Amino acid sequence: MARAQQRGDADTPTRILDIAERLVQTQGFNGFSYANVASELKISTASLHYHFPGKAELGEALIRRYMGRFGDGLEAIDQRGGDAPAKLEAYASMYADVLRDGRMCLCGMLAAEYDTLPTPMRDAIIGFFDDSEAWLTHVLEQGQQAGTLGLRGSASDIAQTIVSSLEGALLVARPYGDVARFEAAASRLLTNLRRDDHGISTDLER
Amino acid sequence: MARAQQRGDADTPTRILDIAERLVQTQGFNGFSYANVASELKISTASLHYHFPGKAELGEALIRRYMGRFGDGLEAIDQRGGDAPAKLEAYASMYADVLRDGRMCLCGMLAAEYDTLPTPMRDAIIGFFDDSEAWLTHVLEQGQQAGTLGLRGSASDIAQTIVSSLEGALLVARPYGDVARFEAAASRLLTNLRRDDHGISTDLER
DNA sequence: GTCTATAGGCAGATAGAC
DNA sequence: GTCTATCTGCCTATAGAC
Repeated sequence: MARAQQRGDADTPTRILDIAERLVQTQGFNGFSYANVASELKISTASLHYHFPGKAELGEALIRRYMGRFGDGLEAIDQRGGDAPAKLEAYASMYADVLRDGRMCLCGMLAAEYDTLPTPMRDAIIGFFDDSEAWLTHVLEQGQQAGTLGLRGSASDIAQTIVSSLEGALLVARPYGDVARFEAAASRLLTNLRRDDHGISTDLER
Repeated sequence: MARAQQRGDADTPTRILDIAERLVQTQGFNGFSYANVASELKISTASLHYHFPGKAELGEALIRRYMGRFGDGLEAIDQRGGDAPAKLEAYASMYADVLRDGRMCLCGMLAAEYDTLPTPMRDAIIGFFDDSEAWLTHVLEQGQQAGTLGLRGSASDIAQTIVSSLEGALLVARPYGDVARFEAAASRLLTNLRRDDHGISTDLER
């Protein structure tokens, strides 16, 4: 999820997106400016406007790219194979990677600022959560059929819970600067979904 | 948690805090301005500076008051009596009340903007989460002793999970404008903590 | 594609009258 | 306590040269 990123050898739009993405994930959409991006890229703000006419368009492009990469990550998990618990763990570790970089999930950050954002950005944020939940729902259903997961409630309800729990774990762990805090919450979440998760796994965890 | 608030008959500092609080909870600390508060209160920004010398001090006062009210809420839950599951449910419903008002938890919102905030505000935010977790830890230990809760893992670890899960449920449910979404996540969380929560309660939920 | 220059607005904040 | 007036700085954005 961080390929040719921040290497300085990419084209200008990509480099703008890289810098802006990091700034939004750490400072929020209302907490960064074109000037911040411009000074880091050693370019003028006018040039920024050439590539992205306004902050709103830049924001849309950020979400679009983020969703694309996130979707690629989910696809990679699917192609890697493995059972549902393994897929869920891989999903959670995508979030952990973000936190390890000192960042919030882009769409989690934007969700906080939702009320202040232009409509196209709002719609894209909702789309991100919907997509995540759709993928999770599918994985959960697979796990239930295979007997590797013991679900209480509908798969889509649990998918919602997973997304919001991981977003919240990121949100709270970040001020503490504590990745372990996130990982504890994530592992507890997954443990609760495993079939026969009471008794044995309890003793392992305390 | 919303007593004489927004009634217009309070003193000026209180009215300033009321308006600023709502703005921060809906638009973020970087998404509101003294001018916003001033125009709503029909007062000049200069007068605002008389009561709160700067935005940083206003922010600190907001967190201090919010923590005080939150602490009062927790105390009220304790005095009301009831077993641990009931207390946890009451705790979650404090969050639901916030969302019903179209708001994010003040400290959850500020947690997103953490990197951009002055040190005193940062410390206060951490304090809020620490206090919440301390209270929850106590309730969880009570529940375990009484046998009303069946905990997997340490009480303080689970307290962390509860706080972050509820914050995340608020964060994600708010863009959807969907309180039911929050309540589903909250009830699932509590169900997982109940003793013998598998089997019977499962059937009730689906 | 990038620049300089600049517009026009809004931010947080202060001085000083009342 | 509240006001008007004002400051300085930063913001997003545009015009037009190169």
